[in-house]
Amino acid sequence: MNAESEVVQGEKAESRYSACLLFSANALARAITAIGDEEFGRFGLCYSHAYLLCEVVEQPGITPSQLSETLSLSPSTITRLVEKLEQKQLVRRESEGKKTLIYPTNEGEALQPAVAKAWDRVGERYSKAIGEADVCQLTQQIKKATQVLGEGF
Amino acid sequence: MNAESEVVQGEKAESRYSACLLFSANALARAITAIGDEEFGRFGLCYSHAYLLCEVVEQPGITPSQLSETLSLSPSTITRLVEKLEQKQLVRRESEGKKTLIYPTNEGEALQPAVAKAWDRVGERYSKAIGEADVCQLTQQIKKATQVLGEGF
DNA sequence: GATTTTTGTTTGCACATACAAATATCGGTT
DNA sequence: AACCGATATTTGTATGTGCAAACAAAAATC
Repeated sequence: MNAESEVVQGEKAESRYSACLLFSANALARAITAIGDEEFGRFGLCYSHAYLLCEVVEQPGITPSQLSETLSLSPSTITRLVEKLEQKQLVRRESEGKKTLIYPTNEGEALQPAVAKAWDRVGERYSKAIGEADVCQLTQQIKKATQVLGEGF
Repeated sequence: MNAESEVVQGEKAESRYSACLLFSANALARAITAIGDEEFGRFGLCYSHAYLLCEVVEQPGITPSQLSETLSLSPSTITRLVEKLEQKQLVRRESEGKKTLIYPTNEGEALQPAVAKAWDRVGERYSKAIGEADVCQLTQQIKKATQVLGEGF
């Protein structure tokens, strides 16, 4: 009966694996995404849609591959997101050679400011919970880590 | 032509929104999950399967709700994961009243050590990339943030 | 100028995840 | 004993995401 075998059965069982970054990163992502879903849900969007729409409004004619880079999402995922947004009449596609140019519709352009405000609200909400200073530090660390992981490991 | 309109077209276009924790948390999660998928993929598992299997081996007879708590996943997701693992003959379910008890099969028990080793490898890989000290700090911060966000915001 | 290779985008398919509703069981109340 | 609210689990359905393959167009090679 050593200390190691003291497994708290039931409530608050803390697993050894939960200390892993793989687990906690995903848990954090889900927790914050929940906030985003709540804010962007009013427009029938998820956070990636919201982000994508803002990018398209800021850079009309942007291509899927550029968006893929900016949003850190696979090209196929971008295609799917654009499809959805096109279906909601917020963006339109234009073929130019092998490229595809994505433009906002009038409707999309009109909606963007509200969506941008929602981004701010999301930021305010988790800042209030986590603490402004911690958010900055955490975000910077996360971005750095992501970047390092991205460039071959 | 003020500095603000200096938008770098194409490569390394840094969006204002990418500074958002919502975005970067998801990006990090995807990046690390990619490592996990690579390691656990050898067993035909994803990281949640791997985590779940280890928990079941360590606590035979654990219930879905306990797993839901430990893995921070919804009960329905747990059901689906268990289904998959059951299909792969790694765990089995036993009904006891309104509860469901989950046990590892012999096969599952036999596989667990290899899976646990894969967890270690995942940890080593991102530690090497990010730096051991930074990983510890980052993980702690992330866990704290997640916890705070979890308890009502 | 024709063929090969590379690049950009889109599909087919699969999967993890969650919400809402359905189902089943337990613990009380009357 | 019969009902009722609470709890545990499972299904129906939908969504974001990615891999591998298909496709299209451009660029490079011969």
